[in-house]
Amino acid sequence: MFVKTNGWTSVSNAPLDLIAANLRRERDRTGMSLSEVAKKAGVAKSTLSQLESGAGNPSVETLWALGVALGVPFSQLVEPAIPRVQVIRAGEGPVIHSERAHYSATLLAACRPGTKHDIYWLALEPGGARESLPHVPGSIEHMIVATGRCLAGLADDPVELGPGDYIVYPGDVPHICKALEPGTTAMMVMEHTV
Amino acid sequence: MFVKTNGWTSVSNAPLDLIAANLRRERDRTGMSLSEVAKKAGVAKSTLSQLESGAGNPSVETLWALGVALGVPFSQLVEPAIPRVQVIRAGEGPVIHSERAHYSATLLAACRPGTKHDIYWLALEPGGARESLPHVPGSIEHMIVATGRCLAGLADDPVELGPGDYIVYPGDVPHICKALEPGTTAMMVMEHTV
DNA sequence: ATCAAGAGTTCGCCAGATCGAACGCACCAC
DNA sequence: GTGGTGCGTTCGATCTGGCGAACTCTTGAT
Repeated sequence: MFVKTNGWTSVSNAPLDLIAANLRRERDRTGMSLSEVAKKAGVAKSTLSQLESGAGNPSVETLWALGVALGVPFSQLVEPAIPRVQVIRAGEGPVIHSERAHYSATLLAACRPGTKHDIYWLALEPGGARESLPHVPGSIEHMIVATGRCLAGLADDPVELGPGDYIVYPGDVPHICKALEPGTTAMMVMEHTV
Repeated sequence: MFVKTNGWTSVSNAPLDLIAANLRRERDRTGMSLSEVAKKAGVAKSTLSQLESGAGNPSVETLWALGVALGVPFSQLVEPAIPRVQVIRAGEGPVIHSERAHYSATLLAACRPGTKHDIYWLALEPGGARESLPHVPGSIEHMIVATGRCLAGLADDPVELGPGDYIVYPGDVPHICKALEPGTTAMMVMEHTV
């Protein structure tokens, strides 16, 4: 079942605090100093200082500039965050059956708002285990196997998956995705926390 | 390497114009008058007037209030608009090959931030064509066929899809999803516009 | 024709967001 | 020690976004 920590309502709904936290988090992520970011964004470092401390009510232009400087697209700065690992085996999960039959739908993940989702189709062939795509911090990967079998998940605790199996795991830590059979295909949603 | 067609850079990067347009669009959608929205949001109608005309550089608080009044979650106001129907056949689309082989990824859709994405696994059996799940206005459905064949898309112009084929279409207009073979499975991402 | 109500725009004022400079602090070189 | 460099914070001056009042224009009732 889904915990529904969508953050939207539960978070201190003062967007300002949220922004403050996000600015700080993103800056930490880039490793830049406050002064550095401020200069790069073309805003006074005093301004940034105040914003990060929760004071102030930034204008769109200021926030935008900061977003650019931090390499994150704005909305990132006004939305929350979260992650973990979960597997839903084929046939498990909350199923919605059509009473008019011929059809069933399984809700695998109700994703967070304020994130960007890129959808991929993967074709995998057996070979050396490997890291998947390069990812930004905070990203999450959802994967459903269509055909074949594969080993996926955290590098130190991967899971074997067959057709219809679903897994979700953080994409910003070591993880693998390795085919166990020829002709393995899967669909992947990369949740960018953009 | 990803092409990064996230639309972020390509859009008239004056966020102010974008916001102006979005404010107007959302207000039109609700059918409310400028004065009405302004009052509901607790901002002066002069302010809203200026914002909608592209002048001004709103603060976060103001934008937030307007977002609430309009019933859209803020980020909606600072992001571009939407697409139509598109099919990417298996094998088409921008493919990213791993030079370390055994693997390829196809970017099917870089979805809009500020939207909610629910991921489903579908099992379909041949039978009467049917409407899919009930959807809120503004929703979009992404679908990838895993096995079998099906007919999907707009009710008056459906498309036949096979394994690996991808389609995206509006979910708030009549549309169908009908299996053509037994054991047809597919994965679906419903994009909710939160 | 007149008046009233609502629409959206324009204008002057003021709180406050932003700025630049000065400040205190830590670290390192000499 | 002394000077230099970088950090983040604080402080007064300035600029401007937001507000309310006044304005125009349209619509509809009397």
